Parts: sequence; structure tokens; C-alpha cells
Amino acid sequence: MSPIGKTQPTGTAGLRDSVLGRDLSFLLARANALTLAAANAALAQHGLKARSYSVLALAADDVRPTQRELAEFLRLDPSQVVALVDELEKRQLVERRTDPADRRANVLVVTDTGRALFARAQESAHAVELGLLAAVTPQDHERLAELLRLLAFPT
Amino acid sequence: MSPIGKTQPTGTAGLRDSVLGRDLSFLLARANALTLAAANAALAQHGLKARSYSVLALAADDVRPTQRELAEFLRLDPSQVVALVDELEKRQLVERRTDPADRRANVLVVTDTGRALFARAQESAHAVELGLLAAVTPQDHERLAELLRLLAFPT
DNA sequence: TATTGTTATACTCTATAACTATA
DNA sequence: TATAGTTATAGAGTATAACAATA
Repeated sequence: MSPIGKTQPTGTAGLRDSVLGRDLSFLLARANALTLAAANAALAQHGLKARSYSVLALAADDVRPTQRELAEFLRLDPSQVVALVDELEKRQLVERRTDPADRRANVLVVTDTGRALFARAQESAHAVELGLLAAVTPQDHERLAELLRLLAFPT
Repeated sequence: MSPIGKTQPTGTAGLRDSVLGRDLSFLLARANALTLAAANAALAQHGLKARSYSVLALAADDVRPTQRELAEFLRLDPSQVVALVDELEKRQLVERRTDPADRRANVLVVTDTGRALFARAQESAHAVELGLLAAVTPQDHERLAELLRLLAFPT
């Protein structure tokens, strides 16, 4: 039936030229799905997932974020942050400290072991990212990050 | 405590300059989350979500994809495609036709009403996408799509 | 009154395994 | 023996509402 002989295993190749294959939202979703899967696989050896890695990363920075800030930044519900911090705190990677300025708020502080684990996890994450970006030149890598930043943080 | 007076409502701004704020995987995830939410909101008026919109889009193209191809292309489990197609078929937007070449496979064909609905939904989706890309120039829009394609379809 | 963190709950999404019919 | 579609089910992820402590 199809004019072109089906030499491909599954025949997905043809779909890339469809309308959807040019749709930015779809490309974003698919790129994210692949990246997330690869990241989770690489982080598993450290007992982390993309979510917990992100929380640990922000704690390891000396930003001292409150849980509310984490929720907003990571686009998570505050109740989800509770579970993530619970897990990291149980593993003694981070600590909750009540903010003296606002005693309702918890500020996240990384522990020494947390910082050490993050350093190792970051290496794994970075290696995976480089693998995914194999087809992208280094300057385009930065260009892509800039463009994504515009989408991720609309003023 | 913080050196900078907290003039911002929540203080998320500082987190953007963190390590994570420069991480491509994170930017991808956040950009995707915002885009997906906006797309779903816009598609709701047509009784669609990003998922069902994608399936309808591929059916509306004359690619005649099998469900297996849809699953692979959309990174969904074949069982999820069943549910999506069930819903679209119940609304008479698409039809399942058994592929004469391989009678195990179902080929998706769009109906006239399906095509009409897709045209309207596509307009909504496109309008939303333009809104999200307000800070991106048209040529950068295309550049972003190209770079995302490299990530979304690794050879 | 409003907000932070928390708990509980329900809902959606995702992943897995088993089954059928075709190949 | 393998593959396409289907079904059922359990797990992960997400969203919502209500509550205690603090502002």
C-alpha cells in the first residue's frame, strides 16, 4: 500500500515529517522524556531520581531555599516537596532548619555527606547529558540552554 | 539575614543562578511542564489533552500510523494508546482499520469531523505556542526546534 | 486573615504481565 | 516463536482540601 518500501523496522521514521514532528511542544515533550529517563537511570546508582537530585542540588548550593521556594522553582506541589525532603533527610543528606526570620518556614541545608553524594551524582548526570548532546556542538549546547531558559522562566 | 532585601514575593529569583538553574535537563523539564500545562488548558475547550491531540494530529496527517508506531513515536506504552484511541473513536474522530498487509495491526484513519476538530484545536495550540515563545525571535524559534529535534530523535 | 509545612485522599499517568489473534 | 493489540492491575506521579503553627 505504502509507496515507499518498508525497509525500516517499525516505520516510525515517516512520522517525523508529520505536522506533529515539527511541533515545538511535542519535540519538547519527547526530548524531555528521553532526557529524564536517561537521567533517572544514571542517578539510580546514587539512590536518586531527577526530583531528589534537583532538591539536593539546590540544597548543595548555598541558596538556603525554603520548601515553598523549592516547590515553586521545581514546579512541584508543596506536599510533594515534603516527601522528597523527608527522604533526603532520613538519609542524612540534608537538614531542615527553621528560618529564624520566619519560624513557619523550613530552610534546607546540605550535610557533608549530602554534598559529597551530590558531587558524585553531578558527575554521572553531566556524563549522561554530554551523551545526549553528542549531536549538538558545544556552542549550540549553550544556545539551547539560553533558549530553554526563555521558555522556562517567562518574565 | 539575606543580603538583598526580599522585594520579590517568594524569592525564587535567586535560585535561577544556582547550578541547577543552568542544568539543561532541568530547563528542559521546567520548559516542558509550563508548555504542557498551557497546551492542556488551551486544548480543554476542544475536549482534548496534549496526548489525545498528538494522536489526532498523526491520524489527521495521512501517515496512517499503526498503534505500535504511535506508541513508539509518542513514547507511550501500547496499552496507553489503546485507551487514547478508544476515546477518540468513541467520539468518532478517528477509526481503526485493520491493516490488510498485516491483519494484526490497526491503522488509524481520521474522520471528517476529526479533521475539522483538529484544525480548530491546532489553531488554539498554535496560539498558545506563540504566546510562550513571545521572548524568542522567529528565527530562534526555528533554531530551537532544530536543536530539540536532535535531542528528541537521536540517531 | 494569610501563609508554611504537613497529612490525607483521590485522581491521573506510567509500567508490567498475561491473554488473543495473527504472523 | 514472535508481534499487534487488548485487558487488568499495581505503582508512581500529581492535584486538592483540610489542619496546626506562625505571621
